[in-house]
Amino acid sequence: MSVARVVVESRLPQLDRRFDFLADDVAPGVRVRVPFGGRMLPGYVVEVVEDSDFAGELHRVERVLSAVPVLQPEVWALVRAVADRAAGSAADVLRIAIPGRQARPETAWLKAERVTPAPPEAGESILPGLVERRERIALRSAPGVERVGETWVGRWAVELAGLARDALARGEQAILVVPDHREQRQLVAALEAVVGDRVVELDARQSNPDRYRAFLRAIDGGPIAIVGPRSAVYAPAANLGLLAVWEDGDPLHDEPLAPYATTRDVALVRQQQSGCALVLAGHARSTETQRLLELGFLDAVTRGRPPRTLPAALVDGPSARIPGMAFQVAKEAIAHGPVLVQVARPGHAPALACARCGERARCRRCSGPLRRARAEASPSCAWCGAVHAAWSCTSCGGRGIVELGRGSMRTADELGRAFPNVPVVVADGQHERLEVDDRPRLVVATRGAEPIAAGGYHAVLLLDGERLLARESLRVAEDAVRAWSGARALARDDATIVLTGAVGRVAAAMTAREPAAFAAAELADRRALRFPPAVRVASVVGGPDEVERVVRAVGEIGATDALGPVDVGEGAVRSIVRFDYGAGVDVAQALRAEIVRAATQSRSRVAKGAPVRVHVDDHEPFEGI
DNA sequence: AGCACGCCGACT
DNA sequence: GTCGGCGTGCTC
Repeated sequence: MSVARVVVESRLPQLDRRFDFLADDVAPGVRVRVPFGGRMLPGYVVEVVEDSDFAGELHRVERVLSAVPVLQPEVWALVRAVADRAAGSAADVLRIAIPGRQARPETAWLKAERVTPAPPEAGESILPGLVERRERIALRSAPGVERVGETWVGRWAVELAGLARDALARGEQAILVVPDHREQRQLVAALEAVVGDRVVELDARQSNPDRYRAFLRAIDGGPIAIVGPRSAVYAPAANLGLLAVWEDGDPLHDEPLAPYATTRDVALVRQQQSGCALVLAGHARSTETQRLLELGFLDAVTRGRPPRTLPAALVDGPSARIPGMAFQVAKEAIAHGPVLVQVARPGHAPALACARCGERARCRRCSGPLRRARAEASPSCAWCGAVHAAWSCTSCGGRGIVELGRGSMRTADELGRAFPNVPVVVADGQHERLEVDDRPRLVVATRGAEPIAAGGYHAVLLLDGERLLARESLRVAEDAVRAWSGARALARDDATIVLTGAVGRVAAAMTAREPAAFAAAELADRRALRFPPAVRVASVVGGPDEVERVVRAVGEIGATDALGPVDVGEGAVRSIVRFDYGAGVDVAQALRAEIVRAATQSRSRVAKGAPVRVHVDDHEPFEGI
């Protein structure tokens, strides 16, 4: 009988450590059920040893829930490190890292014999030696689109697929993490062209059995490329040659579940642990990546050149939606093929106001802002969806409404009138459209929803720059540059891009020959303000006394300072702790200790207020509203 | 979380 | 005398 070291699946912070159990015939990584404090808890065997250092009497593992070693040692090390860094529980990270067991695919997998695919043939690499030398780079990918078999994909996907092939040819795995399924689709197409069926998609959109099947294939190992959204960064890959993250600044890489670790941070931990090559790729560069470059942790690699980009005057006249120059560019391009028009908001009118007093039109039920989804539609609430057929102003009682701004639908209507005989299609959250052919048409899309055009767009109009930049957030400029760069990358090499409503540094980032200056300037600003990513932050939310206590405990470390507390309603306050990267380990440890203390010592009836919640690297307080 | 253990107030 | 409130600590 040997000793199984088990991490139990419990959200209780005080149980986030290993417990020893007796077992015969359990392998590390299997899921088990153990008797724990008078009941049964599921958990994972993280290690099997001969003897326990526990002084008390060991219980026996009740049963093995799945014989598949779903938690590989290197993934366990990663999960532990990510949880520690974020002052969170390993169990929370495990829930993200390991898909739920599915009996049917598991039985089939256990019965089938293991076949490891042969490595693909090595091809000509765009960055020879990168994988072999385990280099770490910030890659500015080549703009433009390419045809892969029947589909058109971004050139970036072809480049990343080539790097993955370099790893697979060495018999190693590659993990490629993308913001969402739109990029995943392109990357998979590009990968299949160079590595055939050695591609595993780990996608939350798959059915549970499909997802588990894919996960089991990853466990099989061998030269495979694993592609998926943020959770794929935890994929089992014992022989990892390359870890690539596409557009690490995209908010879709931020995990919404505790402990909220973002793909880039997990990738950095994993790279340190496995020593694989690391590629943070994008058309734009995040300030976090810029910081890593300036530290010398990453090397910069730039591929290709973006098409000619012209800044347009804000407006030609008071009513002109599209500046004359942009109009001219579109008119010339549309004769030859599709033209992309990127707008800020979906629907017809993104905002409405009272015609009499000018007050913003608000929902009578929830006071959310009203908007108009279609030209003749009744106003509807952006928050609760309530339709207000007979609206009257809450402040003056007026019944007339004026429309503020133009969404994708209204822009499409107006362009349709300006360009008679040219088809107009809309692509936004409501109207998903992944691709269009190479015939002349106007494609009006919100950012991130742009279809790929066969052969690339002949022109791209980036409208609503002022709208995109009006948001009050630390990251507006960065987000806007990423959105524009992404849309621009869908154009042909010889296309013209017109950017409206952007001035100064942001406009220069798009039009200058050296776009790297933008990320450097953004980072310099954050340094001056002591804002992330120049420093790290953690938010602490809870009752005033508890928050104060946590902030004081962290303050004792030094190299930290605190902002707040500010009232966040329902008797809770929020403080922001700022700390240098060098203090990260100590701060996380102190926060964790306080979380454990709060969970165990403040259970008395009187002291039971709102529980303390800690969010390490919480950027939300800096987003404004 | 649940459950046991342990220490002070009103009860058959 | 003890039944049971709840604060405290532990869970291999």
